[in-house]
Amino acid sequence: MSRLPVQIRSSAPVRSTCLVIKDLTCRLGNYIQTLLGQNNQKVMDSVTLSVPKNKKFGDLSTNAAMVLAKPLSANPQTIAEKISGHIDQRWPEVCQVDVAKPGFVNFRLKDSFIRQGLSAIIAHGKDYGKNRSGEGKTVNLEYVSSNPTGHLHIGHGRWGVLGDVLASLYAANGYQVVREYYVNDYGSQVKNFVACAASLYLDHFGQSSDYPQDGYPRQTVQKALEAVIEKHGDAFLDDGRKVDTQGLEPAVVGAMVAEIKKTLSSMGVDFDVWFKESSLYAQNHFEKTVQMLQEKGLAYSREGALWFRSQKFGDNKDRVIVRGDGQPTYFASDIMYLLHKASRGFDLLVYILGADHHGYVDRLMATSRALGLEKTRLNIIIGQLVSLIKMGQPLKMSRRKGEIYTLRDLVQEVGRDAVRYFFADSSFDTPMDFDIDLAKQKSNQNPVFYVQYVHARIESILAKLDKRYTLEDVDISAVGLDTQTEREIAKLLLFYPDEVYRGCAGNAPYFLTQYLYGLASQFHYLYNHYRIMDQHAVHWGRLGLVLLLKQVLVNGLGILGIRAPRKM
RNA sequence: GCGCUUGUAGCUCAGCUGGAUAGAGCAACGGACUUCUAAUCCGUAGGUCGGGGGUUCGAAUCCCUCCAAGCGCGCCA
Repeated sequence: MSRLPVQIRSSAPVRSTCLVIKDLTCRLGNYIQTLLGQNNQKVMDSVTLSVPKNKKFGDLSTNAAMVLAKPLSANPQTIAEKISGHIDQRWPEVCQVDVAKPGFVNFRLKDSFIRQGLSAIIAHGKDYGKNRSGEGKTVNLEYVSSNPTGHLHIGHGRWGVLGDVLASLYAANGYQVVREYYVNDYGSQVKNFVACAASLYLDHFGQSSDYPQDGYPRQTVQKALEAVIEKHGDAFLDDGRKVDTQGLEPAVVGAMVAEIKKTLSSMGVDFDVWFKESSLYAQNHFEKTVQMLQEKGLAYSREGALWFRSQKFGDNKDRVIVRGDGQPTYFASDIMYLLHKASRGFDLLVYILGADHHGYVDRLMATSRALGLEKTRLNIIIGQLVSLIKMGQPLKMSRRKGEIYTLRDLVQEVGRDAVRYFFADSSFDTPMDFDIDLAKQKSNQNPVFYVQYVHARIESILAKLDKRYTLEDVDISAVGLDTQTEREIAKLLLFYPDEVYRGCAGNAPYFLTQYLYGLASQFHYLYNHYRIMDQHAVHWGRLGLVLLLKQVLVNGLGILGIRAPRKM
């Protein structure tokens, strides 16, 4: 199989920041292993070390004693005492270890340890938060992949943002990342679209023609055609009467793809690879693949068609790959595409599919199994759909008439930052309502502005000082942790790298928006209750903390692809 | 009919590899601008976690069942 010239985005050598929570969890795990004596993965997986919801339970907390109660057949309280003693003696970064009611072990981090952790922000700057957990691994993320026969709808925007942010998260975790868009430029839908375009093309040059009965909305086709005519004129008109569809097809499809690319780019969603389905059919790939499948006993003939044995590998039925008329089905392309991706050597293949395609999961997984790919290599994410709310009412759209509120309309109306924030702020499997009026509001109702406003406020303070202070001016030993607010902020900054890790591991970009919202909330509180500077003096400890916060905010917004404005 | 996803405050959603009093934001109500941007902050109120069973020290979380919503079940892509 031929290889496409795939550029893997080269990133600067990853500077690794230590993950506090992950590191401590790992250490706790080692100790528990010695208590257990034998390997018990189920127990180990249930042990958590996390930030307790209630502040009075300290900085971090573990449920280990309660999980161990059964396998050790001992009182959780007793085990908790034992764990507590161990942590107290052996963990230098910790102080005030307590045991609480059922068997929680709670403890506090030493201020000196927090300060030491914060110094990593100064050392790593814009790389603070990155880690090496994915070093040496490559990941391919494919998302959006909308057919070039229509405009992008709101749902595509959601997949676009989720895919893009997830890709950035993978990159921040040390993976080499390829962002890929699969262009369905092959098959009957495309032919149909081109037939529509050909009809309008004739119209344009004064020939009468019949528009296909079940054709695409004229408006959509017209738009793509205009771009073609502007560029090529009547070049696809033979003898002034007949359309050269061979030539028109790539031009029209190209125009549609260009339009799609432009829309996505306007919301900061850019791809490394635009993979054409048609390229899978070059150089007899299709015939060779079919032959290979038959040789391996994965395909058989029945009723004039060629079937893939997907049921044997977990699908609920076998699927046709070659139709009775000899034409390959869309699924045939899927198989070849999966093979192609695998042959490019990616360690991880992430597919983001819309909920309207979830029927594909089983056959895709079945294909992966049939072709012998490792189970963990394929990660299929199903994203639920988006409905629009305007003036408190759902926006009804008729796609047939072409009167739909497209993604382009949304980006234009709401703006790139708000669109990205809103889409990133929900988990994949929750059907989402997008409230257009809310996203447009420049007020306290809008979380995007709330977070961005932090940056503007900090910039405003910095502008008032005698010189442009940067991270290099921060004296870590002076950074204030005296008030509870300052200490909370410091801890949040310390845990940021853990958040980047978790967001990636859980395929959950919304961890980041939530984290940043929490950070913003702490900052606004600080800002309203404590002075960072006044006419007489600067509170250097606080200014230092604020400079550190600014860096983390910028890094987090960077992963989300949202701007950090200096003025608002 | 079968499958996937969802049902948590008036609204939008976290929490769902079982853990401490179920959390945020918006909306509502009451406060804070001579002071680094009030696009902010503080306070109050708001819940039979869709219903019902079960599993156990403990269930929003796991299992069963019922109800409701969205999507999907082509030799279309």
